[in-house]
Amino acid sequence: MPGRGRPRAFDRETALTRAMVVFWEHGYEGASLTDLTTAMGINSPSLYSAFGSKEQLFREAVAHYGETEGGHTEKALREQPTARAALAEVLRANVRAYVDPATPRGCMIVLAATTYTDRSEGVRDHLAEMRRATEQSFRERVERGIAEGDVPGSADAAKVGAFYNAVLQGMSIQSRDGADEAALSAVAEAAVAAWDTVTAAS
Amino acid sequence: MPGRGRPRAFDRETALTRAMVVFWEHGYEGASLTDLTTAMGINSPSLYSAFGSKEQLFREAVAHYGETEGGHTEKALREQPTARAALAEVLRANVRAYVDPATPRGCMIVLAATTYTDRSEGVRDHLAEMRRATEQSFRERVERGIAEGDVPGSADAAKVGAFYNAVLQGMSIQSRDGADEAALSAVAEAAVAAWDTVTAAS
DNA sequence: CCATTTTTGTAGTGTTTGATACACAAATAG
DNA sequence: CTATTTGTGTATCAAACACTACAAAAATGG
Repeated sequence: MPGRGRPRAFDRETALTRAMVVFWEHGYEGASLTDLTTAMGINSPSLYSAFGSKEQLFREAVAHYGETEGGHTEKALREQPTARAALAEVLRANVRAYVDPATPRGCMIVLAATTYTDRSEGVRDHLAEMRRATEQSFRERVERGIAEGDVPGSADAAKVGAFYNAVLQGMSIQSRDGADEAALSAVAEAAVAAWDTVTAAS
Repeated sequence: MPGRGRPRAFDRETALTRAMVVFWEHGYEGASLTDLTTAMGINSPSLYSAFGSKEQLFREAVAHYGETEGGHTEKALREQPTARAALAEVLRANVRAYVDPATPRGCMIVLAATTYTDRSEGVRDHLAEMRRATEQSFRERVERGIAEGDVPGSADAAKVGAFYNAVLQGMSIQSRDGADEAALSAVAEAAVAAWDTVTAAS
């Protein structure tokens, strides 16, 4: 039972994916409604009727990004047998994602709203919270490694999480600045190689 | 001989410094002319007469930032006796700068224009070039270390430069997201501790 | 003094922004 | 069929944007 009135002439999820790409590439404020409606193939009243506002559309696009792109990170943290293997796979999977020619360079969560205007405060805070959540999930994976014995008990899990989060965020910027896969891999492997010293007591 | 006409009623460098802080905090597009003129204590015709345009003002502000804040990085690279000590001091000096309550958090070059609109393409490319230049200066310091014997000859200078640049860029984002000095120092010290593995042959 | 030069404050310019009013189109309910 | 409900396209809205025309103000040169 698809409701009573006139049916929607576009696919909501396809339009959302296209909006996600525009926000990913230009950021929240850098993406104009004209950019969005053109990419989505609809007019602004349809956008507002289906998504509410530019900010709500952005939040849905971020959630959609988390479910698709972010899934690789969560999967690696969940499925790899050790904390070291998990964080190594997170870095390597993101290198592959960052240079994928089918999508914009780097991580949307990192790049879509670093600076802030008064009118985009809510959006910025939301992304900052998501970045902190990523770091927290890194930290929890290290704590799990300590509990399971594959990470030294003297390791500082918060420090390890912050370190790998910083490397990953830096890789986002470098890939947006044009770094190729070899350069990003070199950074990732340097961070992987540093595992023993980073997890040592400080 | 201060020229013939009516003298300028404001100090050009003071106004430039205030504009720099606004751009540092809000980014190029996030800083409106109203924000700028309010902070600088002048009206828009004075701004245009003294600086030409918003983009030219931004470029002057970036140059001013490089001469003041960026000076610490260049000084460390120049004056520290070894490549390791130089990059360690770069990270530590930037931790101190990033949490200085007198200025916005993080690095202006990293945060002022990560995303791009069509109308700010020139500005974004300019900052990307400056970020690459920082990485290049890291790389050159490592190459000097190899030449002077304090870095293993088998080290990949480009990889080392990219790695420390990524860590520093990630620290900018984390400090903008509210990380305190202890958290940033932990990241910096983790990267410093990784020196031997990062400079080892790969 | 007067002429010239440059800066200042007021008050705009045209354009782009995010968001809508409204009439028409296309579906279902009865 | 008619009534109701919902989506679409056109044509726009007010506000904010970067920028500037213009005349009064404040300095120097002769």
